[in-house]
Amino acid sequence: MAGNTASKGRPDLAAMIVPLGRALVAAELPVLRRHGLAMWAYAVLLRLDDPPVRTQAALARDIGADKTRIIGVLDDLEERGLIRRQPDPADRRARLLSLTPAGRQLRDTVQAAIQQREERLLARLPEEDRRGFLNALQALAALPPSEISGA
Amino acid sequence: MAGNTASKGRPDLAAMIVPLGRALVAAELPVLRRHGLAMWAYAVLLRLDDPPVRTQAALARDIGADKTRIIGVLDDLEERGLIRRQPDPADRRARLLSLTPAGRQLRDTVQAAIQQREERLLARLPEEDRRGFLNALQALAALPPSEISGA
DNA sequence: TATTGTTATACTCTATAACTATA
DNA sequence: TATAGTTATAGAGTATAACAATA
Repeated sequence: MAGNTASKGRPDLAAMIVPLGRALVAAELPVLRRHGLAMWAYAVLLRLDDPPVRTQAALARDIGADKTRIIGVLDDLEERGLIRRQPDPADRRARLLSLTPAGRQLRDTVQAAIQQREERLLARLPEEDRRGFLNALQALAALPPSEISGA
Repeated sequence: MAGNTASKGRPDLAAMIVPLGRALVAAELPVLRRHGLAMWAYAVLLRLDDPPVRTQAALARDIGADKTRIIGVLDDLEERGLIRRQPDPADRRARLLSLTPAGRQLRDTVQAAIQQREERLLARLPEEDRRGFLNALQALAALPPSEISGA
């Protein structure tokens, strides 16, 4: 019940969404730690899907991080055999990033556990609200951030 | 389009909500700066509604901040005549916090500008998704964070 | 002894700048 | 000259610890 107007109107979207995001992240952390993953490491595993990412900078941008910040994360994931960093034959400056089978398996395991918790939360919502919520969320998440920030 | 599974399933809620929250905050910042407000200052103005808050610590907890962190924020808001900090006669340790008329007016002005931008974003959604989205969001935002984190 | 508000300190996270190797 | 990746440094944000006043 934070950030509400006196009695009319609705709370700001951000005032509802940001705390909700914080709580969801807090819910994920124990699951991630159980699998030895930090939040950024999990974000990397999520992003590194079948089509290999072309550069580390692009990966960083996609997950909302800084290119300098994910280097340690990538080092760790590579050492643990969860991702591959192959030099791009076409441009030897770049590193092609991809999941190893072990990385994909870990990602699927962790994601299943996380989404299972999320489903318990969603189950509290009326069916039609839940459907609209997920539809809207996926639509908004698909927008480039600049469109939301109102470039 | 971040954090999606290969083809089946949906992205994690957190993977959609957190970036969305970041983008919404980024959209607010120019509006806030135009009115000389930092993000935490705005959060304080939002929380300080008609029933005065009993302690600074409670206020901090409500807006997801640390009690030590909002002190400077409160100092600034008080100096600018936007809030009052009155010693509680019943417990002279505590300070009763409330909005001044100027504070309420600024809050309303800023909130109107922010929600106007948000409405433009929501207008992109189909009517039924938008309704479900807002219903679900308000329901989830009303839950105590511990219920979401799955205490 | 516990709590409110405060200050000072330490720590984490994040961004900036500078370097290398390729192009 | 520009870019990918890397490293080192500096800055912002945040939490922790310690204090005085009151209960």
